[in-house]
Amino acid sequence: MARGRTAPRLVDVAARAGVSLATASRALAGREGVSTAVAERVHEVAGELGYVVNAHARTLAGGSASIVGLIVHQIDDPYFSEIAAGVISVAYEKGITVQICHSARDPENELRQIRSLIANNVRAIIVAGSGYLDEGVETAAKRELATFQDNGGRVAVIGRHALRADAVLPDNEEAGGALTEHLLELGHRRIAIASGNVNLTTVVDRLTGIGHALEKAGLSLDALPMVEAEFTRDGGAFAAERILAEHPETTAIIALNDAMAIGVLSTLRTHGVAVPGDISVVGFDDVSVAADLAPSLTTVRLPMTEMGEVAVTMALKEPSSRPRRKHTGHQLMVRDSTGPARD
Amino acid sequence: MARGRTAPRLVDVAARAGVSLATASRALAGREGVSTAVAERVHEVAGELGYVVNAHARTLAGGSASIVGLIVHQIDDPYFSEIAAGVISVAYEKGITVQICHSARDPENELRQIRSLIANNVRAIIVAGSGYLDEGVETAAKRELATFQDNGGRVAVIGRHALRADAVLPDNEEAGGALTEHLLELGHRRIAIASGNVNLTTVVDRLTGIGHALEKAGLSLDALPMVEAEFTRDGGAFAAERILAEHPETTAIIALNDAMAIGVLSTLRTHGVAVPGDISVVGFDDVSVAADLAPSLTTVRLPMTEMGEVAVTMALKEPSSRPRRKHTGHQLMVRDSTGPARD
DNA sequence: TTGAAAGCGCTAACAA
DNA sequence: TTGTTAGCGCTTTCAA
Repeated sequence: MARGRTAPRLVDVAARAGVSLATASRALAGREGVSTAVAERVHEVAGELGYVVNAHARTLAGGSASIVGLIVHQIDDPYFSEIAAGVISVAYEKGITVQICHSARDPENELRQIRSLIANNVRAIIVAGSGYLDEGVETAAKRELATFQDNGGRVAVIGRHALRADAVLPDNEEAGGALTEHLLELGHRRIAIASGNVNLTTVVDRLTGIGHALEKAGLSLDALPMVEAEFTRDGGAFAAERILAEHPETTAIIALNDAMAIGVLSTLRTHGVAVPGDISVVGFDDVSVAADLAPSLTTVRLPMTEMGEVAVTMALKEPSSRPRRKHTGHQLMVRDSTGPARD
Repeated sequence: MARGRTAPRLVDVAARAGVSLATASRALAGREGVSTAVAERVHEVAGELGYVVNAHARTLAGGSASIVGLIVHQIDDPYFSEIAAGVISVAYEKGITVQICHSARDPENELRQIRSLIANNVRAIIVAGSGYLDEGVETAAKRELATFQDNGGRVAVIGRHALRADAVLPDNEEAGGALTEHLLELGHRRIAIASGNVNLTTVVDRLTGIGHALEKAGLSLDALPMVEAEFTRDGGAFAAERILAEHPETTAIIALNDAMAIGVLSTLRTHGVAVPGDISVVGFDDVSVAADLAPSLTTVRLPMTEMGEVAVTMALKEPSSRPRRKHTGHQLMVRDSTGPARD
């Protein structure tokens, strides 16, 4: 189905250009051994006909598949959709299509998706979600990915994963430090934390950065109230409720991502708590809406779109002898949700 | 690539099970005409060998790929990422993978993407972006899609398109009416409109609904100031600047989607204009952050995720003799960005 | 530099 | 119910 006798095939291009199948193939793939004149002619004809190579035939014949799989936790989370935008745009330029899979933070699910991608012979798999500290959680997935790599597949991850693969490493620790220093400078000492699942490496790394910055100031992370909840808007709202109820002395809340921060802000507004008058709030990521919240959110920008771009780019390059590791930058975005600590 | 010389093939399974290629194929595809005993044996062997069908070979041999293509304007726009989430989740349940393409609102680009999907023999194509009023804009794409359908491909669109295909039709007109009535009830008469490109059917339909509601109140859409800008947050910000400068008497701004409304709110805040004290603001869509803005945004909810779900579901069903048309619901969400008109 | 022809792994007629 | 075989559209030796 999906195409009758109508979609132009390589033979059609070859015939119209008056060359053989082999020559047409070589010309379109930009390979050696075709005179410039002929190559030009072939491209011209291909354009006229609206010819697009059939990826299945190409892959089957031994060419490499032109698909990359992208695994995200939740595509309608801005963190991931911005990464996806980066992945898709770079892939598009290289004539590669992107298959997106939701893992919905369910390892079972993720495993099935990975298997399907591998069975579809994708060229590369990009794992965009945070890694898990408890490696048991995704052992099976890891094994499949390793085999995939052994057979020539490429893998890139975004975040810290226990996987021997090219990696884009967000400056989570540094970001945590920067944010914490900012709060400390404003005089905050009674800081509470709205945390995501501490089994996520992203969460752990951000906490580590926060901890170090606190120690430099003679404080300790362990002494701070911390509520662990879902790494989402609702998780943030929940955490803020708890913090208000159990630690009313709090003057600043660090939410471990912007989604949570949005939930925190919402809860504070509901309770009539002034931000930053009564409590300052910070997040991580700088999703695009962060600047448009009221008050606008102080956060640390991670270049999500760029992270996606870098990840695909690495995944489509020749593999290096040892995994590549690219650190992202980060940028403290001081906005209106933070101010001097109240007494 | 992605699997070396080691991956077991169907012949391997057939040989080990002592049956022919055809029988093995039939058994694994769950088709008719294989004795239960043999089928069982084949499955057993396939399991032992860890056999996974090569999707490219299967597709090339005549089956259509178990892939649906999803074309969005911009994946990191919440409107589209929520639709995508719906599409992906339903597709996943049916064992189908989703390829996402950005058109970036560029018809050229969209055409290339559509061609690529068709050449890849996808089972269905879902066009999620708004249609264009000026049909010339995407004539080529339409022709390709029509041919695709003639050859058995399935197409579903979200929004009003000049395409003979199953369609999910958002309640744009009704939504525009509901929102306008709400503002009129609050006493607003000096209403300005922050519009997206009026070449988009989504924009036109929303305006139509607004117009009808105005007429019922003895007003006319043509008499209202309207600024046409990009259908994005920045477009909204731009439109609000113009409205403030040229029509300071305005007491309410209708932004034609939430992204624009977010831009409008941001500009108003910058200018120290109170919402809703000085000016009320409304949007369309109810993207997930709308409720968390400050003030929270009055808007009309369209069930984006469900729209995505319905669109794939239709696209994966047998085609009906005449295109299916499913209207979405809509729900006025009155929040804090609207209030009584000032004098 | 170009062409002819042999598959890639699978499905689907057509035979048996 | 089972097997044989001809492709699907492309890449890639091997010859010319």
